[in-house]
Amino acid sequence: MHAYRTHNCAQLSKENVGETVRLSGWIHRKRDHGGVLFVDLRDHYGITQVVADEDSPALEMLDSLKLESVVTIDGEVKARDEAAVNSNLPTGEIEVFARSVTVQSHANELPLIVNSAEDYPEDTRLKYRFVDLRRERVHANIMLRNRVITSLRRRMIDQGFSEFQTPILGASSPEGARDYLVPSRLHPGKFYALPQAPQMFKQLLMVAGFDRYFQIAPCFRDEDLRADRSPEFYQLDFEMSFVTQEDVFNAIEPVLAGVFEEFSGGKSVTPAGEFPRIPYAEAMLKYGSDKPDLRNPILISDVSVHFEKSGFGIFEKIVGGGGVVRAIPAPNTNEKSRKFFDEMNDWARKEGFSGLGYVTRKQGEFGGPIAKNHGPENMQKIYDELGLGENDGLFFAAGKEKEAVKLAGAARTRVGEQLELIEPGCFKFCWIVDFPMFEWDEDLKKIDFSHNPFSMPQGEMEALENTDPLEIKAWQYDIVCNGYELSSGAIRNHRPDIMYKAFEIAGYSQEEVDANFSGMIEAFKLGAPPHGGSAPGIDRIVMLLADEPNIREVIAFPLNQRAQDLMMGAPSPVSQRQLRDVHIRLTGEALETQKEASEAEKADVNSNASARDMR
RNA sequence: GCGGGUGUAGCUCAGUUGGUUAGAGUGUCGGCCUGUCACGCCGAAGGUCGCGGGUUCAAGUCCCGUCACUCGCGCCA
Repeated sequence: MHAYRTHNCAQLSKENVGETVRLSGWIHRKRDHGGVLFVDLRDHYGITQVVADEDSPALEMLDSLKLESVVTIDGEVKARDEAAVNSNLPTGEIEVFARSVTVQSHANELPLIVNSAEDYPEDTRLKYRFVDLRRERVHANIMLRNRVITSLRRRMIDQGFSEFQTPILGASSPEGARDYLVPSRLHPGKFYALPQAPQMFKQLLMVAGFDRYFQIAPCFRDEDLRADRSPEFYQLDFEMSFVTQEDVFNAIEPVLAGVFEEFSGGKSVTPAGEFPRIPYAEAMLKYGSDKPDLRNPILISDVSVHFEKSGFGIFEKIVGGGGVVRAIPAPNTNEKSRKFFDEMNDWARKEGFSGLGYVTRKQGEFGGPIAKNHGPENMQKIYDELGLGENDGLFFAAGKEKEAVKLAGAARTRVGEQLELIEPGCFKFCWIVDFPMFEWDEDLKKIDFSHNPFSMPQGEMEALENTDPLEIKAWQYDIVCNGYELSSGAIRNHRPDIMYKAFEIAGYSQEEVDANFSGMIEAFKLGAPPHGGSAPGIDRIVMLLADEPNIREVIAFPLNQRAQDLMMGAPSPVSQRQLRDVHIRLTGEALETQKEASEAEKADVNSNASARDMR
């Protein structure tokens, strides 16, 4: 017989009745009825009920063991009485009568309870993550993650992509997010950077002629965190040669739609080939965001023109000063009290906006100060234009375009949530396309790249030379699902001449480009194929599929919100010697931290020494 | 860096207008119970009300400061 088990804890059924078996696992739960003891034995696969009574030599030992102790049980499979069958359990038709028990590991009192769905403080959960991970929900999330990654990998390989690894120790780059830095021992004063994404390398793989690359790539960004943002995360990084934007879409839509259909648990998914494409400008207008949640049916409209001349002076002034007025419908709000509308305004102020105006409408009757001043006939014109009915309210976001867009987008989300208009049970994908290549930087009073400087401008050199830079679009695209940005990608600029020109428009000389991006520019001078790709975020995909609001729920060992590993104690002070090796001397606050740590260490060594002396 | 929320037993939370010995559930420990499956019943232990200061005859409760956690903004693809 195997040392630990003949079956796992999900395997036994009526067919096994009468067999002598050996099971190993954790003591999940105990029910002590005096003369008879039930033990739920749990492993990765499931739960089997073990029973011991006064005829069992195992009773006393099982009785004394704490929950989460690890045991091996030898026993006999017995059928349960009809009345004792547990239909909630796959193994519920049988139980194992314990003949003997071997304790593999005693558990002390637990910092959190495995057999309960109760919420625990995150620091407790993360400090004892190995216990937390035993709990059903987190265990299932991590297994889902595994299956999603396996599926993604298979789907990519099936499409002819090859998986390669790229360096983790790389060069720091000036733009983008802050890098995690690694000091060099061999090169005093120099640093490696952990990759924010394998961007350069995947492009170089295309230059190297590999045609279709992908990787489940670890990425690192030293920025502040959010519920959907971790400092280290994984992307399905891919790149393709000799492709147009359309080819990239056709390659990745079936992968994402496929994996979502496979794991959505019955929720509907936008079919591959049918992801709507929404130009950036349209997204900002209609949804007030470049990552719109299409489950929300509300559409924003620009109504500035209606307020050029209006009895409502504030809006007239805003529009006259070059600002805009955006309207956010609140359908069927005739029954809503004034409190509902006022609270929306309060919320907007709390979010730092100047306020959210509104018009109420009840059985055709307009209400509220804006309607009163603007006049019912003029309001009717707006309602006709927007196709609104006699019981639809309307919110207004007014101000400078950038502010108004942001407020309108946030209000659209909030109205959708408050009125419960968000369509449940679906994953709605879309592409955001036609990102502007450049934008006006108000602080620096100059034109700058609006997103990625290495994207190919639409119209290429011709456009750069003959079009207003602020009108030029890039071959750049994001995939958005239910309001989450899942990936961003682009057709890359592989032409040095176009690259120099684009940088020139943003105010950088050829010398500056050469100095900062020499590796890539050089490569493009030695025969580069047109290429493009994208990089869907795997953690966010799993988060959506697991219906978890927080990315840390789908990462086995996540850092906390302050980028600390509470279990292993990272980041941690290091010894003087290690610092000398990498040519680093600490100052100020950092020096204090280091001193405290080394004193604590000394005290520890001393106490160990005195403990030895005691013996 | 900024704003919101939270902080009371190991854990989840209640605690009225400032008023006597700060409660419940759960977990832990002890006892009872031979068919439970979130077993049940009885009992016990367990508290610097985040921390510091203030107002008051009296502070978990009011005020000021501070720290921690968390969500968001800034930042970040």
